[in-house]
Parts: sequence; C-alpha cells; structure tokens
Amino acid sequence: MKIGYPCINQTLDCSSSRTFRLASYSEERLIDTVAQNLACLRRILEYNVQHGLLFFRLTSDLVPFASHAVNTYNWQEHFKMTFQRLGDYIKRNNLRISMHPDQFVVLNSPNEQTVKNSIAELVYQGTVLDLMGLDTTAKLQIHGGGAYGDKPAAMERFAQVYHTMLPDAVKARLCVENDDRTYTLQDCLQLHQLTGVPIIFDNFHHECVNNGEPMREAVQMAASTWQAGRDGILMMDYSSQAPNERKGKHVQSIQEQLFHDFLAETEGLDMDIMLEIKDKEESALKAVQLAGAMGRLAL
DNA sequence: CGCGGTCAAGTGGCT
DNA sequence: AGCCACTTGACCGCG
Repeated sequence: MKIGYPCINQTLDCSSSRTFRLASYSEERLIDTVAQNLACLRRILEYNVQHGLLFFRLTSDLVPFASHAVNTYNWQEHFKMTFQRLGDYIKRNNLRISMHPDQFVVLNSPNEQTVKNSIAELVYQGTVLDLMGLDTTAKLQIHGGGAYGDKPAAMERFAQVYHTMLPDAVKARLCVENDDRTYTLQDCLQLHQLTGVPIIFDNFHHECVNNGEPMREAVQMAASTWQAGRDGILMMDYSSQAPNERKGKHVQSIQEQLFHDFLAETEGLDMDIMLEIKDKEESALKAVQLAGAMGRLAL
C-alpha cells in the first residue's frame, strides 16, 4: 500500500501548477512557466520520498494550454530530458503516479468538439507520463461523464469513443472513477464491461451514491477490474464528509478514526490510497503513520 | 502589495 | 435562470 495526496504541496514554497491567462500567452512565457513547474515538481517528489509518501497525482497544469490550439510549441521535445530525469527519479524510488484530467474531459458528450478537446487533453497528460518513461501502472483517471437523460445511451457513447477514437497510449492508462452523483460503482463496472477500463474507487463518492454495496465489497469489486501486471494494484481516492457542510464536501483534515475504520474494513486488501483532503500532505502524513501502525504499509 | 474578480474547457443539482 | 461544486488555484488589474 502506498499513500499520497494530489498535486499541491503546502509545505514547500513552490507550485507545479503555475499558469497564466490565455490573453498573455507567449512562447517565452510558456517555456518559463513549464521550467518552473517541473523544477517544483522535482522538489515535491523529493519531499514525498523523504516522508514516505509514495503515491502522487501530477497536476494537469504542468504545461499550460497543452491541449489548446494556441499552444503549438514543441514542449515535448524541449523538455524531453527534464521529463526523463523526473521519470527516472520516480522509478528509482518506486513512486506510484496518477493524473486526473479535470471536469472538462467528457468522452461521452453529445458535443463533438467537447469530445475532441477531451481526447486532446488525455493525449497531453498521457504524453507527460510517456515522456517520463513510466509504465501503464501510471494512470489517467476520469469520470464517466454526463448522463444526458439517458445513461445507457451515454455509456454506449463512452464505449464507442473509447474503441474508435482513443489512441492506444491513452487507453493503456485510462481508468474511470465513480463520481458522487451520476456514475455509481455499478455504472463504472458497466463501463468496464464495455471497454475493459479499470475502475478507480472513491470511497466518499460511494458513500454519496451507491447501490447498497458494503464498503469492503465495493473495494473488492473495483480491485477485480485491475489487471495485475498491466494496471498494477487498485488505486483509490479517499475522503470523508466535512462535518456540518453541504453533502459531498471534502473534509479539511483527515478524520483519523474514520480512516482507521476504513483500513480495518479493508484488512487484507492491497491498494494505493490518494487522500483527497484539503490540507494535502499534512493529512497524508497522518495517514502514513496510521496505516504503518496497522501493518498495512509492509511491502 | 493586498484584494477581489476572473480565468480554456462541461455537467447536473441546488436555490 | 443562475450559482455552485467538482482534485482546484493562480493570475491580473485595480486601489
């Protein structure tokens, strides 16, 4: 089991998500920003290794406007060696890596342009992982997309796009996460049936909407969609409800009792856990402590 | 230099 | 009909 957090480190005084407005786009600005982002990413990865945080989500913003028409610069070539060195560091330290294209990536949209943009974004993020030389256990996680009043048809469209439009390099890394209102674990399992994509499990979303599966069974069902060797072990996002807040809001800081309970419930199952909790590495460090004490981090 | 409005992109639920 | 939330900040113009 590896434990980690997404995108941002609040201890370090740098960001790997620096960007700028479209209106101020220039090649010089792009190169400068990417260089700073990758330098910061290196520092974050080193911090993670030093603190036993072996799972990390790379920000979608490493390369600003990477899938936008305005960006015609060959950043892939320009930063080839930098990406490679980052990848070497990741592999040398046995880190697990994911990326999470944001909500604008919708493979089953009825809008053709939206689908095209979505694929371009997936190609960008896949390219980052490819340039790092990471194997296909490094994943791109997306959601099922919209339902548009006819979920079965929307799922068919997802499969159609998957089979006919996605490059193999993206398919090899793609996985689908249950969301908190539209695509339940069951729906995701359907998408798995249709395409073979592994299901990345989100415990908090599952609590928000489900079909009655107890947590342990839900984890096992999702885990069974990960092909050993090709995909690696199950990845999951972990969070819990912010007390006294709107339903679905993530907590500010890990609730250790709840995390303990979750680990107890999944005793004997192996998975890599991404803590989607606002205070980032601070909670992840507590989670590492707790999981270690419960004997879950061994090998 | 700090603040608030706004930023490439989509969808659905809530008010 | 419009706002908010989503893995979310970060930029930029204004005072």
